[in-house]
Amino acid sequence: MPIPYPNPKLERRIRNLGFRLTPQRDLILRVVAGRGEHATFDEIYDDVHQAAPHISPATVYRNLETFSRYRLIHGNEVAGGKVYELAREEGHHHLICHKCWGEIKVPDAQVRKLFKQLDKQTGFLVLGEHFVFMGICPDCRREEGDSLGRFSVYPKFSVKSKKRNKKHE
Amino acid sequence: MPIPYPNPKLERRIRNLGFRLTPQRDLILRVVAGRGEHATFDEIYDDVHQAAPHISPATVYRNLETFSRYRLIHGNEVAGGKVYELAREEGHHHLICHKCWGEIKVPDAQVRKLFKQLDKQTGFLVLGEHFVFMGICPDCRREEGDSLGRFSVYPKFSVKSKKRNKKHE
DNA sequence: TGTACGATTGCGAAAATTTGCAATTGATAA
DNA sequence: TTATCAATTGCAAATTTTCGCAATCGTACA
Repeated sequence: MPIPYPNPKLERRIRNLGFRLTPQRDLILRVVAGRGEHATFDEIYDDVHQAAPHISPATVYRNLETFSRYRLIHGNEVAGGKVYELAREEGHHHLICHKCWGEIKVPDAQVRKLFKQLDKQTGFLVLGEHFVFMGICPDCRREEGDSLGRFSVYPKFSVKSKKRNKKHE
Repeated sequence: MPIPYPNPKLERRIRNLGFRLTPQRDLILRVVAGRGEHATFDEIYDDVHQAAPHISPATVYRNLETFSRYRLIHGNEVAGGKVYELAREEGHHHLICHKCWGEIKVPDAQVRKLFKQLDKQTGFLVLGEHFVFMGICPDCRREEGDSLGRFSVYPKFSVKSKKRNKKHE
C-alpha cells in the first residue's frame, strides 16, 4: 500500500528541507503516490502531462532527481529501467529473477539485520529503504541450474519508444 | 586489484555464451580491466577511442550493456553516475556516504551471509557481486546526526559535459 | 496585505544514448 | 583454406535527458 497523499508529514519534510512546494511538485508527488510501487518516468510524466500539459519533462526529471536525492522518493534501477516510488518508513526489498523476471519480496527485518550489523561493525548507517537484488528464483534454478546461459537472458523490459506528443502541430 | 587481462577464463566464458570476441570487445574489456574499479562510460570510451578511433560510442554502449547483462562486468549506479568494472569471483561491496562521499568497503563475508540466509529461506540465489549501500558514515553522523539536512547533499559527482570530439569538424 | 529575494519553471538548445540498417567479419564446417 | 551465415559494427537518424537562462512565483518578513 502506497503512502497516502496528501501527506502532511511529507509536506512538512519538504518545507523543513527548504524546498518550495510548487503546484508542479505537488502534482508529481501525487502522481508518484497514486502509481504505487515502481512507476517509470514515462508513466509519471504521462500522468503529470495529462493533468497539467504545461509542465515540461525537464521539470519532472529535475524533481524526481531532487526528491530522490533528499529521500522523499526512492529511485531504483530495475532491469535496465529506473522506477520511482514514495519513500516509506518501512523498507521493502525485492529479489528479481534474471530469467523469468519474477519478483519475490523479502521481509524487511532480514535485510535490516544486515544493516544493523554493518552499523555495529563500521558505524555506518545505511539509509536505503528499498533494495533490489538480482538473481535466480527457485523455479528457474530447478530448470537450469545456477548459471545463466546465453539464451536465458531477456531483452530489457521497458517499452522502447516513448514518442512523446509534440506540442506544435 | 583488478582481474588480470588477458584472461583465458573470461574468453572461454564469452565463447561459451556464444558471443564473438571481436577486436572491439577485446579492447573494451582490456580498458575496463585496466581502469580497475569504477570506470565511467566516459573514461572507458576515451581510452577506447584513443586506442581505436574508429570504434563508435554506440558500440561501447552496446557492449557495456551486453557484458553487464551476462555478468562479465558489473555496472553500478553510484551517485548519479554509472560505473563499470570487470566481474570477479569475490564480491565486494561499498558503503558510500551521502554527505562526504567517503567510501567504506564491506567484507564480502558479511553480505554473503545475508544472501545465504535469503537462499535458505526463499530458495532464491542472489547473483550480484557488487552492491552499493548509501548512508551516512561515522564521521558525518558525529557532525550532524542521522538525518540528512538540506545542504548536506552534494551535486552529482560526474563531470558534466563530455563534449566528445566530432570527427568531421 | 505588500515587497523583496532567491528558488523553480518552461523554453529551446545542447548533449547523451539508443536504434535501424546495410556492410562487415568472426566462427564453424566442409 | 574457403565458403557460409548470423552476429556485430559504424553510421546517421531518432529519441531521451540535461542544461542555460530569463521570467515566474513561493515564502518570509515588514
